[in-house]
Amino acid sequence: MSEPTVPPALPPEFGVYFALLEVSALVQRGVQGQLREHGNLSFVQFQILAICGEDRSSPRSMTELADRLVHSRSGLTYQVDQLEKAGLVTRVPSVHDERGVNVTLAPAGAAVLERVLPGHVEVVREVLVDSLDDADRVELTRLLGQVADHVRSRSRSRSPRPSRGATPGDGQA
Amino acid sequence: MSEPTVPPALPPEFGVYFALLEVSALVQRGVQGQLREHGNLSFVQFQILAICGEDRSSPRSMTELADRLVHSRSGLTYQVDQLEKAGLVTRVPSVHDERGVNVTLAPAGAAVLERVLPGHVEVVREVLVDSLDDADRVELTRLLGQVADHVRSRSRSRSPRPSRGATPGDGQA
DNA sequence: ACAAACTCCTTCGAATTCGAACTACCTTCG
DNA sequence: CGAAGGTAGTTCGAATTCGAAGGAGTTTGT
Repeated sequence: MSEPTVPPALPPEFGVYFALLEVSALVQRGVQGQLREHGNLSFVQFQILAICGEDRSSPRSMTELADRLVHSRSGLTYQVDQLEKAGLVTRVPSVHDERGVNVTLAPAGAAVLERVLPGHVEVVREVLVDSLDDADRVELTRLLGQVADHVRSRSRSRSPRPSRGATPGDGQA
Repeated sequence: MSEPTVPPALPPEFGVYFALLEVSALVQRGVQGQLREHGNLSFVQFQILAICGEDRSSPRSMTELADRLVHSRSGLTYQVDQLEKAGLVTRVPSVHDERGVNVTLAPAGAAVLERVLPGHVEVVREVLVDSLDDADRVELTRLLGQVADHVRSRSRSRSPRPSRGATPGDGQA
């Protein structure tokens, strides 16, 4: 008999892949607790506030937010709904484009952001920034930026995918 | 009047933070399409199969899987349910510990894994591996590993977090 | 030996996510 | 102009996620 299905092992240079996913998940998990505790915000909600807070004078469109967060548009609609209900952001119809909606930070949202940010910065520092010395941090930033550019430039022309919900394993051969 | 709520900007060294989250999300997104299309697997499902396939002779406990995927236990239960229903994995009660459950790759699961892996490797290569030359890839792996160690070692002693569901912004001051 | 404390996993309900379909608006191009 | 094709957001249903609570088995301390 032959070996019991030789493990289709991944090439050794794929260590980066797992390391990346793991670290990202760990950092997010570390940060979530603090955001929930001090601002009752989900991570996505926090990010929306943070982006809107970057420059209050230039509001962000839904699409812009979704792209920056790498989030679906419908998912973003949901979260902006939540934030708007809570009075933390405001939806303003775009002037130039009748279809567009701009999201701006409401005063209450700015207040929450101010309240949460110091602790957030603290946690990120503990978890991520303090893991590395200055040179390594700079290097990591550079490498990640390089990957991001590569991926972004590659993301044109993709075929549609089958929807979720069928039995796992049922893909084409 | 004072400036309109001075932006509580993040310290400059936090670029890593955003870069990390963004790259990770982009890579995952890139990979998901292929997994869905060729194996009808979610990313988590694929990871479960892949881990179980690493070494078929030593089965993985639910907890071990959850930890490696940085996933909640209940979430893992759900996904293993799906995979088991589809006949891709098998749950085997642990012999040593009556509470434990071991997950092993079923033949059908191994087949799916073999079918999906080549394409998966291809996508990861395009998206991530090919972004960097050999030296940079090695360096990135090293840096991520360093962060992972740091985070893992730090993740003892954390206070419980309030549950989700309250109005965003309602945290303590 | 027994109880307290802990660990493993599942169940449960609620929140979040996504893709597909849809409405409305904008932009081309004939 | 008017239709075709594209873009911005939302709605909708289904899938996935999580944390809290619970059932069992295990370990520890006395």
